[in-house]
Amino acid sequence: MKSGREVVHEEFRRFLKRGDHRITPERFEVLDHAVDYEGHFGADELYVQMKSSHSEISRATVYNTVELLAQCGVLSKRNFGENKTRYESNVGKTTHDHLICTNCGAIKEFSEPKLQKIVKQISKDIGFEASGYSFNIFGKCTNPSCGMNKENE
Amino acid sequence: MKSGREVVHEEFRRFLKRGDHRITPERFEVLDHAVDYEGHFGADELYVQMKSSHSEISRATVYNTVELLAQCGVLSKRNFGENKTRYESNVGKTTHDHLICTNCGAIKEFSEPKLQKIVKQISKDIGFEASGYSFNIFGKCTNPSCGMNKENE
DNA sequence: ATTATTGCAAACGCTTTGCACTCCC
DNA sequence: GGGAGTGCAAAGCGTTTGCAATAAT
Repeated sequence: MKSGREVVHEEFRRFLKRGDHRITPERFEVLDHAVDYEGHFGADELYVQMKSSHSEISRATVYNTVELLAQCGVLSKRNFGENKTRYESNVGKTTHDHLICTNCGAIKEFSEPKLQKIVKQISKDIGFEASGYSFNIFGKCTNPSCGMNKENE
Repeated sequence: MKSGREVVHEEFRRFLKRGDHRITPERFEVLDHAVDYEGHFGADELYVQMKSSHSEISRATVYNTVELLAQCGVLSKRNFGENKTRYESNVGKTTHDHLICTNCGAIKEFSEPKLQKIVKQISKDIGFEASGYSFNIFGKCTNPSCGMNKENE
């Protein structure tokens, strides 16, 4: 039986061949660090994390590769309104969207199957081939420790 | 009877007083240019446009003011996944979201009242005071001229 | 008078680019 | 061998910041 790691490698390899991209060790090294990363990360954060684990991959390659991984479907590309691109591993996860606390920065996930249907319906109505969507809810979380820091300032 | 312009000025003035912000001519100059701007704009684009119409307002003030206008509700703050903040006048418009063509950059609008209900329901379920949401559909528009440029490259 | 606001320029953070070198195909 | 991919450093872009001058309260 194949490990999850092997399955993802295979998936990425097939994606690369399909698109006439070359199979390089650098790309798989980025893949491994990306799927191991806990939570959401920016390309630069991943680069820094890799560097600190003594990886030699360059910043440019990390940026290029996470983009390929997003196209491939291994990663999701997100934007939480902070003017930076964030990624998140899809391995072992189901479709979900996010609630973002504008007070403490906490991010919670939720699933809402209706959204897919809405996307389909609207695309059909308007004349649009949808390839994806992004849905974020902004607000204040009810976590008792939310905003603590601010109140003490 | 009051003109639309006067109404918005009044609205902004009330907002400023309520929040203990000062009433300055610069803020109203930015307001005027912002609501006159056709379509979506970045703070910097607005600054450049103002500069070219011989306005003397500084970049910093434009950035500060569009943020206040968004808080006030005169503008909507958007993010179409390009790592830059975009604004859009709400004057004379109803709630809507966007379809973004990843091929030619076209942006179409749609209204879907179900989204508000979904936001409420999810916030209630998860324990979250929602203040807003962002919903974008990405894909390819069926405009016959879409992607023309690319195909000729 | 007090202090928020302004203008300017410099710095910032994330991302992209140009170019020479490398190594996958 | 040809050309995509890599590494590096520099540049790019939107945005924020520090500070002295200005003006609203």
